[in-house]
Amino acid sequence: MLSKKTQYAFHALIYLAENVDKGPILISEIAQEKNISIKFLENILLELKNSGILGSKKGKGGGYYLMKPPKEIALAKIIRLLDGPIALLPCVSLNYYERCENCRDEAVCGLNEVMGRVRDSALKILENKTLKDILTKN
Amino acid sequence: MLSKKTQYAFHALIYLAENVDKGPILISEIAQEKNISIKFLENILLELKNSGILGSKKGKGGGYYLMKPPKEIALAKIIRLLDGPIALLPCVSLNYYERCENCRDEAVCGLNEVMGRVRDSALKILENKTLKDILTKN
DNA sequence: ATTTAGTCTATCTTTTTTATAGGATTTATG
DNA sequence: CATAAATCCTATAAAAAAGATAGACTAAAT
Repeated sequence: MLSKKTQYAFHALIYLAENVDKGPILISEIAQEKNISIKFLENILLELKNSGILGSKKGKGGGYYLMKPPKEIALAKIIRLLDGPIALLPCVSLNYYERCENCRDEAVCGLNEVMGRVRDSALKILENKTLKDILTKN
Repeated sequence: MLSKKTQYAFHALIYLAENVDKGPILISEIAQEKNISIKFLENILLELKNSGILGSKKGKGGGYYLMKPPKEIALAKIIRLLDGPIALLPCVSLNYYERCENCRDEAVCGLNEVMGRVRDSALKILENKTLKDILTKN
């Protein structure tokens, strides 16, 4: 399961995407609309900003906004950023690979092979679907 | 990612499946062969036994054994048993569903829809692949 | 009776997750 | 330039989960 952090991030990003035309959006507004703890959300948005997904403006009239159009932000990127590996096992992770401690040879491990396929099928969706694809409004 | 518990369970089950013909297998043997803490493994095998996946025999000549042929034990079952939901979000889980706290209507939520597809693609593999499919020996 | 091996439950430690606090910094504007 | 508004940043706390260990109990074989 995705962590609350990542779930909140998705909902916040959706809100930002649905309001791209309104300039910077307040953390407090997102928190209220999406029912998220404001202080927790603050940290999440900051992290997204430091990763280049979001931009921000301080002071009056400030807030957060998307740095790229929604259609260019893949869901996989958000998950990896906040949650880490998408794969079910370290030994099949593309971005967070770790050697298997329990089997002799990954190359001939059936578990490794099947979990690799699960990863591929998930990535096929998560790498191609973007923020744009999960919006309610168009 | 799957927990260590579930990862260990898979490796133990593989070992049991590869030695079905040898009668009950000792916890200590599995622990040694698969490089798993024996006491931790003890708890895991007990849980698998209490769920009907494994059987056991006490005393000399005792140990654990599979209750069903490897081809009848789906990978999804093991994961759900020890790790819980396979879905990435509570609101798309078939077995551990929880209502989404952050969106107005799941029926029109794009995130819900995409994550439902990710779940389906994972289940298509995990429900159909069995212990038999992940063995090294045939 | 003794040894062997699983059963059961409790506890402990560590890590991760979730959340909160509060001062620092930047910006708009009157 | 003072003030208010908003994000920035770091620390910490609280709770939950994960990972691991301990030890007494029960059942079976010989």
